[in-house]
Amino acid sequence: MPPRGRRPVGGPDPREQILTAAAELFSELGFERTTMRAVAARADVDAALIHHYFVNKEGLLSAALVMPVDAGVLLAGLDQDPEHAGEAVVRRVLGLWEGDPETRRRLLGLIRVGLSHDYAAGVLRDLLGRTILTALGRVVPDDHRALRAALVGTQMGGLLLGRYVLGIPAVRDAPPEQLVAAIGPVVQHYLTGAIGGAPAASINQPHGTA
Amino acid sequence: MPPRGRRPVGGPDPREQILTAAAELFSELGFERTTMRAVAARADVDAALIHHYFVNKEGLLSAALVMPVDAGVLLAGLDQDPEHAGEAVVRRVLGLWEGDPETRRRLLGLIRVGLSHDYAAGVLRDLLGRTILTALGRVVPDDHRALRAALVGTQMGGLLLGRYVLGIPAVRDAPPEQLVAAIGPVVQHYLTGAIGGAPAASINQPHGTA
DNA sequence: GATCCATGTCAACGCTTGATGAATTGGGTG
DNA sequence: CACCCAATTCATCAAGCGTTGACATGGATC
Repeated sequence: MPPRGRRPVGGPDPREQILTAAAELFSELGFERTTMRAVAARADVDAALIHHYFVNKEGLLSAALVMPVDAGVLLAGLDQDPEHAGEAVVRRVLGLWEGDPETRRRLLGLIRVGLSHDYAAGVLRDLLGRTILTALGRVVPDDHRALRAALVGTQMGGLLLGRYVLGIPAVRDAPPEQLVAAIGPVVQHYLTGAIGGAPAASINQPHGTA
Repeated sequence: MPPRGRRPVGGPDPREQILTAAAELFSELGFERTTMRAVAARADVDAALIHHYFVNKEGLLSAALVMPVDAGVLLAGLDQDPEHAGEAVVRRVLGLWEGDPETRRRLLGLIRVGLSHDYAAGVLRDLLGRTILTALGRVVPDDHRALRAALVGTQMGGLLLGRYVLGIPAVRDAPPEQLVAAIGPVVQHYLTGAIGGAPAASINQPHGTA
């Protein structure tokens, strides 16, 4: 335990350590089970310092829960190959999760917390709804645009839920490219296929095996 | 407030009232935010009585969290019309949720709690994985059977998440038959379509986003 | 080098939580 | 009727929670 008062310069930035610790714990435990004292302990800091910087536990949440990726960037350029946009969406999202562990942890935290706390639920709803909608704007035809984007959201959300949150074995252990091959056509269908009223909305495999 | 000691006969069964209250609160608030005292108050009972019957808060959870529907029954007979099994799955699941409010609340609770507490997470994983697998057994071809069932689980789970938990507008407000028409073919595809195997064409990533 | 403020710890408060043990009542059984 | 056990409340506990105010320290400013 360091002595009282301001620390000499040189050491790590305590504010940053608090944010890191909070992000880790929130993502592992959710909002309620994460205690200020635990965050303080992991950040090697007194608990009161958290209040000094972030006022509240909610303030800490807001600060720690930054959206770790810009959906617009992630999903940019899909209209350049509209026929494989579905596979690209799945591949990029999975690539995002499988890549940097820090990003993955933040996303996982977003989901975990979002399912237990209202503030983050808004962020999550926003991500799965409006953000994806605008990001997919150019690829998606005008009719049922909002519904199409939301359907993509449900499929991708369900995938992430099964693979990373619940850990359903068949989905958790599948190699990413298998998931891309399996789910890509579905996303493609939601993006550009016949939805609703149209008869015989079949999902055609581009490589024609049946 | 009733006096001490055993109640005279005739009134409602306190044990049952506790279970009802617990199911309601767990489904509304999740595990952590549901307090024993709140359950006791709603059941019009002293908090200690809950411990008398269910020992623990976890014991109460286990008792209150009965699976409100038998997946085998819900998904029975799909093989009699295998070509429309996908639509049938979506229609039956949505029908289940849109029907009895009590069932709906229990299912919602299962999801809410399952995403915040390990015990219920197991139940949920089981439901979305193994249970659905056996229920779909006859319809699903042998190859990738577990994966197919799990994929159905992700799509259905994502749908329920978007519609009932997060409340994404386009999905929340859509009439059930529109969702059946939109998602049914996807489930059908997961059940009987061509999955994986085919080499996937790649799409160029923008801005070096992995 | 005196002053001021951001930074940091310490000690504690007030509250809620899950849980426990004793006390009390009523029904069932002999 | 006497006895026992289940049912039920009461009073209370220890722990943990988020939060607060007071205090100490060091860097920056003039």
